[in-house]
Amino acid sequence: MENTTATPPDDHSFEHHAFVQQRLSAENHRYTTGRHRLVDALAGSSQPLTLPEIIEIAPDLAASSVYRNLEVLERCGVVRRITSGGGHAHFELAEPLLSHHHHLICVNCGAIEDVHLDDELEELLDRNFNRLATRASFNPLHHTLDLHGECGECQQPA
Amino acid sequence: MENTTATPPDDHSFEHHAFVQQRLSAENHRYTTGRHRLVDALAGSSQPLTLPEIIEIAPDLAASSVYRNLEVLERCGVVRRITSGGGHAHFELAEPLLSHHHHLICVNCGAIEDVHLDDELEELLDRNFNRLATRASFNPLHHTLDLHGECGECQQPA
DNA sequence: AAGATTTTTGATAATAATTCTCATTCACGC
DNA sequence: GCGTGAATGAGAATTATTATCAAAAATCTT
Repeated sequence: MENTTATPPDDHSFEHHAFVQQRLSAENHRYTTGRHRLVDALAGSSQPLTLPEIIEIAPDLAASSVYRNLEVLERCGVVRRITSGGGHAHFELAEPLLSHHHHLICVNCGAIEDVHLDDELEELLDRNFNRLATRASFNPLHHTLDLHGECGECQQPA
Repeated sequence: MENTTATPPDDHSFEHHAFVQQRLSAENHRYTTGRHRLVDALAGSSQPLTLPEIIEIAPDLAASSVYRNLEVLERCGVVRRITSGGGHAHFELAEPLLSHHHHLICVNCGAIEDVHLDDELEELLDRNFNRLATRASFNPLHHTLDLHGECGECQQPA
């Protein structure tokens, strides 16, 4: 829980914050301390986080404010919401801040792990999606490509 | 809303019902009238349905029973739940009953449309997923590949 | 086919995640 | 440094879903 060798938690978060700042002010919103802390919490985790997890990381944030800010940040294209059913939704930084990736979602414990696909495959997918969308006069914003199954932990011999 | 030319609602639902019957009894569950009606409602729609939509189609089904049965049918591999965030979850028949497909999900009105991808592309995807999953000692059960964006309806000039 | 047994039903209560409310506080332009 | 509108936070309100449990319906037994 402690870290004597002062690893800065904001490694390359300057870029993040500049970007978020810009996105927020573009819609006349303020980049307040609370929002800053929220972005830090999300940036500091390698997995998408639930609200309780965010609060655990930053215990002085108010739940209601976090929810409100997640919504604001989502609308500004800074945060992405992952709703895999069941309990809490998960939240992660959106695409320009986090590289494009997909998820392994455990149907049992709900844990989410990030995975990447081949760039070629992604391009192929995109081309197909665009074709489909055009045909259906649908304006695609993003896609979810998640694998549902049992994580290593939950596969113990029953 | 009316249909004078008596289109049978149970076109090829015999196969459906045989399959559901089998899946249910395999887990010592009964294929009751209510469950039958629920499967009919799902089979009769070209889109995944929410609970209110199901009740509207089959108004004499009790909400609590429908929820319970959707859960049972989901666990038996007959029904699939789609949680795209926001309001109600959507439900559709699961893979062996409905051919493998994906969704166009409108981020504005929540409408869901079914789309299909190339078989080749699907195979390519599966191969990549299996590789990923194995590497992460993850046991894949199914995947979701949904496109989020604006449907035709919601693209009207603002 | 009647009775015994077990599952299912359905009305309602309970839960749980998220959103709303609104007085107080803060951020940012002047 | 001040004023103004946006943001905060504690709690209430909302909403989708799940749990409860006596009554009804399926299935099994003889």
